[in-house]
Amino acid sequence: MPAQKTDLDTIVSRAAELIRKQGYHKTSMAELAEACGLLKGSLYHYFPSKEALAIAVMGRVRDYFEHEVFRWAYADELSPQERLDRMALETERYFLRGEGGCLMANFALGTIDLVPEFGMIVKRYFQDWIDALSHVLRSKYSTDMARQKAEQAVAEIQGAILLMRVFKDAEYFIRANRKIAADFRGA
Amino acid sequence: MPAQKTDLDTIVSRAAELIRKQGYHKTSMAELAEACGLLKGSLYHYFPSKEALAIAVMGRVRDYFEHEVFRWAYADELSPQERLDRMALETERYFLRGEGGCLMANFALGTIDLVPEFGMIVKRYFQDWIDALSHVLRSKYSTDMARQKAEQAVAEIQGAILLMRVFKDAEYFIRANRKIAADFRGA
Amino acid sequence: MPAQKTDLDTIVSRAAELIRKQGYHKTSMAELAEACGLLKGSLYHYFPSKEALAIAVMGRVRDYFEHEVFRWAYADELSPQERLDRMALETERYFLRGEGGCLMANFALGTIDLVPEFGMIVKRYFQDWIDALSHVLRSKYSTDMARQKAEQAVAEIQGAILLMRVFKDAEYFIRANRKIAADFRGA
Amino acid sequence: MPAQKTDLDTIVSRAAELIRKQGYHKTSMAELAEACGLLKGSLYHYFPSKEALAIAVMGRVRDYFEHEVFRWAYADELSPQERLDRMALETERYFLRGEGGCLMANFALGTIDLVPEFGMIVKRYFQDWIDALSHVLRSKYSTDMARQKAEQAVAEIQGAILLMRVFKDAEYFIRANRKIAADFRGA
DNA sequence: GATGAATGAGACTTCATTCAT
DNA sequence: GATGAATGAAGTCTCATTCAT
Repeated sequence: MPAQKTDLDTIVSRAAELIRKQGYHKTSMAELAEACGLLKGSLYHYFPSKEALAIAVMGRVRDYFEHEVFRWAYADELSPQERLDRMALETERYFLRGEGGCLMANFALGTIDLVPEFGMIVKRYFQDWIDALSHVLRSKYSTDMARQKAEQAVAEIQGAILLMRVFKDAEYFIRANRKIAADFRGA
Repeated sequence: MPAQKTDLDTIVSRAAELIRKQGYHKTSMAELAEACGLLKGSLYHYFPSKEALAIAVMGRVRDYFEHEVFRWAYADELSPQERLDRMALETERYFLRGEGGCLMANFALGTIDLVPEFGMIVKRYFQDWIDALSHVLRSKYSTDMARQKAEQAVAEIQGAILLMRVFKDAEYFIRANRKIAADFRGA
Repeated sequence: MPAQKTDLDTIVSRAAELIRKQGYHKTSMAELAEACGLLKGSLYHYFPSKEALAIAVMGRVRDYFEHEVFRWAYADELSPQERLDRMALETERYFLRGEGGCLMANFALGTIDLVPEFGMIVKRYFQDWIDALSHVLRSKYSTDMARQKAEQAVAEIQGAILLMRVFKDAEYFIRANRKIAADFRGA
Repeated sequence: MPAQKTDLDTIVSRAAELIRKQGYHKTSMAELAEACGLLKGSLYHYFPSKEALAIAVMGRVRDYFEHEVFRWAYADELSPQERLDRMALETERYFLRGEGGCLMANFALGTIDLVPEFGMIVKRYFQDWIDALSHVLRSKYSTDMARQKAEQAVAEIQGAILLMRVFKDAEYFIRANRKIAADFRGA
């Protein structure tokens, strides 16, 4: 990605990595700090609480998807097919990087009923994803059908990310991720 | 504080409920004990550790699916279509009960790299699910195609369970869950 | 005092001592625990928080004054003069025990705007004190005058406790404490 | 007050306000800095430690009372009655300003056994107060009686400041504060 | 002189676990 | 078998203080 590695940016980035791998509750501020080369209490110069750090982390992931993945759905200069291909490519680039599954899914399962703001962010992330796919699919399907196919696609990708972690085999994800674009081409 | 049946089965059942809702790391032994009408230390008469209790909980879920869901895939007296229908029905019965998503998925995301045995159990659970669907689908598709469709189905159901939690709308799950049987009927 | 030395009772008692000497904010749970022969976290078996412990401590002081000091104001079998004498005696017995000034005054200065419940308890303590003195003084003075003299007496005693600490000389307190009874006798 | 707004003077002034309200232990250097429009570390350009700042704060209060309150006790151009009246007036002016009680009493209760120098300053403050009143009262009473009345007056005023905070009613203080001068006039 | 990052000790609190009763 | 007291490690967070810039 672009982005100058501000200190704060590095922290968020490292934190994202760790939380993605271990989950929010299993990752301690001490671990987070250590991953940034800081001591336990030093993180609090950047974020007033673990929650605040988590929100920054989620915001970062959201921004990434917005700017690097979802936006291709609205790229007027590309054909619908190219848009789907590009989205799949960028999605792949993200989820095959490092270990750990989908950070947003992690938050969804572990914290959604705990911290309302977390729930909001997670919801928006998935909504944006569905909206993006839906937007492209509307070039070929009815609004309802497009939305339904988009939802199915997101669900299948997320489930496949889970299976990828469980079986430690990226194929599950790769196949699911490419399916929408392939179906679109084929249909 | 219903301090009645504190048999081992009740404990495991109550623990399963709680962990499904809150996740392994967020659920304390004290909470678990309280949910069973016991006091903090008393759980240790049944299980030597939190891990052991978790393993029992996972085993219980596994048994449930084995006996109530997956086994229909091998019910010789039913047609393939009936088998898929029955599996979908039972799957629905389980996941629409109470709140919380899929306990196994929770463990997958939160503990898989932490406690090897947890990983094994989760893996077997999903493998059995895929195997069961796969077994039925082989009546119509090639071995490879059957397996692939089974994997897709499990992925989509799991992803839909996630969306169900995120959007607090059971429709995502219901639609995904019924899809394999519907496709089978239609194809 | 009487009271069986329940463990819990001992804890509250030791905590009261320490907080009276050091103040709420300067006294840590570790110190408190150590004074009880416990470890840091063990206090939490008895009280869910430092605040809860503090409330118990304040409640204990309040009970003590209610039963050992203030109640003499309402002892029908005694003459007004005897009541005042008795109150002064018991007040002395309390404040000359150990070091540290008035626990309630400590809370008043350090926490009153911080924890609403603390403020309530402190307020009631001083109100009860004023009411008790007031009740006796009404045998000789008008209601208004009695109340005013009672307020003055409590103020002077509290101020004298302060001076006792500052100058490390109990005379300040002793003289102030005996004054109401002496004035009553003399007037 | 006059006081040129030296930066350092402002700092001490703001710090005094805050510590008076919250107490020494509850007030952090960060809060203190913020109240001065500075950042955390910048306070250390003015004072090498929190203790040093506290000593400056106490010194300032002491100076204030010396020059604005106590000195009237030694104002040869005034009658004893006028001196007492003036002292009461100035005392009132100070304690009715802002919230919070008597900063010196706060230190007395929270830090007296912690930082010896704090204890010394507090002791001198109250000694000076008693001396000042005592000096005026000697015009009418014996040395011993004057001192005793002075001590009583200071105690009652301090106690009344406490009640003022507890009951959030300035009347307690106002009445106590005016009493010496009134008694002097009446006697 | 001012800043803000960094520190390390220590605050309150939680928790899995043990054990005497 | 059940209890509840006790533990000790670990977790989140605060704070006085230092220091390079």
